[in-house]
Amino acid sequence: MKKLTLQDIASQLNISKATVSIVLNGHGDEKRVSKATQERIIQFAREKNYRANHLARGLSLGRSDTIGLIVPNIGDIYFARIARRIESKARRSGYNVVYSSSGESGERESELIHTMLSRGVDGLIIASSQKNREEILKLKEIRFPFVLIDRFYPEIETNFVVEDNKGGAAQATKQLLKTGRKRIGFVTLKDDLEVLHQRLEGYRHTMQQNGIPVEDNWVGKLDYEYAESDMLEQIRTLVSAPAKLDGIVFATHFLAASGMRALKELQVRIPEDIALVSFGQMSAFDLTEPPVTSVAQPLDELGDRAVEILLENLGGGITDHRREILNNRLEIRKSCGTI
Amino acid sequence: MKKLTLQDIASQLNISKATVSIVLNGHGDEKRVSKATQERIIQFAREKNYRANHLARGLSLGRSDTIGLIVPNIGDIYFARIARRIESKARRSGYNVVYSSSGESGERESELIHTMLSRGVDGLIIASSQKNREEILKLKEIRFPFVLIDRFYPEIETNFVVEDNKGGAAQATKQLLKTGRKRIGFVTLKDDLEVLHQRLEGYRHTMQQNGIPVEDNWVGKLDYEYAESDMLEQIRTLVSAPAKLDGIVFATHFLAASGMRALKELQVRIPEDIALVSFGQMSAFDLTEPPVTSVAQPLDELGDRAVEILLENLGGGITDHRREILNNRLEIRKSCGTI
DNA sequence: TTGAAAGCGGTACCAC
DNA sequence: GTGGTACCGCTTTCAA
Repeated sequence: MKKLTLQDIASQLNISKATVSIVLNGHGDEKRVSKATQERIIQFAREKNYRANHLARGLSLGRSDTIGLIVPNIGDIYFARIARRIESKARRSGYNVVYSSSGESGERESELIHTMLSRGVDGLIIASSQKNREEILKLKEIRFPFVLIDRFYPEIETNFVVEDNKGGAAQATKQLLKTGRKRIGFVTLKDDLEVLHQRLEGYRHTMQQNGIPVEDNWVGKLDYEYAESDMLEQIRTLVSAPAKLDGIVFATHFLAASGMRALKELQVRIPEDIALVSFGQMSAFDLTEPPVTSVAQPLDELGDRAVEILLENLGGGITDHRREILNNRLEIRKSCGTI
Repeated sequence: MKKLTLQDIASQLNISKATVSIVLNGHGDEKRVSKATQERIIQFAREKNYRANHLARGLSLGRSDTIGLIVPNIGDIYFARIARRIESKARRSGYNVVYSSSGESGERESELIHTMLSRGVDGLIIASSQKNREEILKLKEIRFPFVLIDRFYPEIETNFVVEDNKGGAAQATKQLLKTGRKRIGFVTLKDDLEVLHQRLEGYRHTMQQNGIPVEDNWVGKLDYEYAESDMLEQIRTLVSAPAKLDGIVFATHFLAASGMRALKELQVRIPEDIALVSFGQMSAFDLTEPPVTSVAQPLDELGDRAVEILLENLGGGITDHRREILNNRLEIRKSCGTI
């Protein structure tokens, strides 16, 4: 069963490819193809279950009604959720979405961008590894429509939709301060990611504002591919002298989860001995013991806005960049202690 | 900045498209293109950062080195993880992966299959909505390479890689029996999904084997889009007379999570009043109170095998179908009670 | 109202 | 060794 082509239809109906194409693309009336011919074509196509070849169509049109989405890791629930949202939203505007993971590698990200371009995507939504400045600049230079999400390059003028990392971390820190903690630490990754810097900055800034000098040993940094044992070590250091923290803000949901594991293993009581807040959520954070206070990230809004902005750009004509910073909301539960 | 094409290179170097194509595809030596020419071409291409157009290439070749992945919902951590695994694995064999969510809709799934085909993917991995028998049959008929994962059509002969749903549910049920429970119920979705049927069957069978007749009101079924309040109602019914269960097996990880929420709200003690086991995991199930006993699904293996089988098929020549059922492992924690 | 033909960017066969 | 060219399947302009 060979795929049916336009030419096949044309031959079998004894009309030209051109007419068939016009009719099947809904331009029949406007191009004054006779009702009868239109009817025959449509009927035949439906009957034979004709499907246009996207490859050929894209090649000819230079357009594919497809947008590409590149994320660091689709296996991370955060990006998976955003991806899903983007997909539904885009679909409602008639766009398909193809996604891929860069694995936090700048090189891979660059490769993916090229693959997607050469596949003829009309636009790109990228949660960048931030190790790929060159390629982003190039995209900008050729005026290819794209929107950065979650991660962006502060010094490059682009469209972006991000959350208020600094503000979120500030909220988290303030909450711990409110419950009477003073020796509050921050656990993050060593990675050079702007979002992490900003979260750290939000924490530092808040501490400073409240007259508490943050000591170097209050901030723990782990490798991206840390083992649970690394976390255990880190936590052990943070809870014992000289740091002797009484509160911790975790920079990501998975850091918070493994941090809790470590705390439990060390038999540190939460929130009595150590209060904690997670930046980012996990679906069971309300079921843990204690339930985890977390900074809820505006996933849906982020996905929606990214698509909206991209579509604006695809429409063409837009020249200035959209730079949106979405608020996140603190979900207060028991882990941060009570006021 | 217009995209550089093969023809551009050819013109600027005063040689033919054909030669450029040959060289850039690494067939220079075999086609006896002079070293000098090869050098010039490669040099030039690198300098100008030439990237072949995948669309054109695919159209011409009828091959794209891409495999398509269709899942019900990429926002579900289960599928997101599998997707990630499939992506890495495929990549190592030189394949790109494009994925999309069907949203459990047979129609959408069918659409996606067609889109992917017309985009020239070389093969397909599908976690089917199971509302799309027709399309799957058609794929089979045209001998298009594909592998079903997680969900399959028992009566259609295809490649598939699934987990042992019946066995997993049996393990879960046995564990509850071991801890002395007798009135064990099962909470699942109304959806007509083979995996769910099999899990239910595994539970029923085990109960029967142990001489405990399962009463109708021991099995709760929720709509796919259930609200937390529906779950609450369901649980309330199951724990009170006449059912008065002392153990529950939840058919999916998210059912287990919201089931726990409901139990907590109803102030039912776990595992004292109700012991529970979840089919499927969530990343924080070890941090909940109590930690949740769950059937660990072989995500990685499933993804890996799917890719391996698909690649075998792409190689061609394979005619008989691979039907693999992977074992899952019970992770015992406190929620199922102690022996 | 319809058809012929060029072109999108590659690949590959066949001459020279 | 290298070049010409047909073709992949579709869109679109122009002519009839």
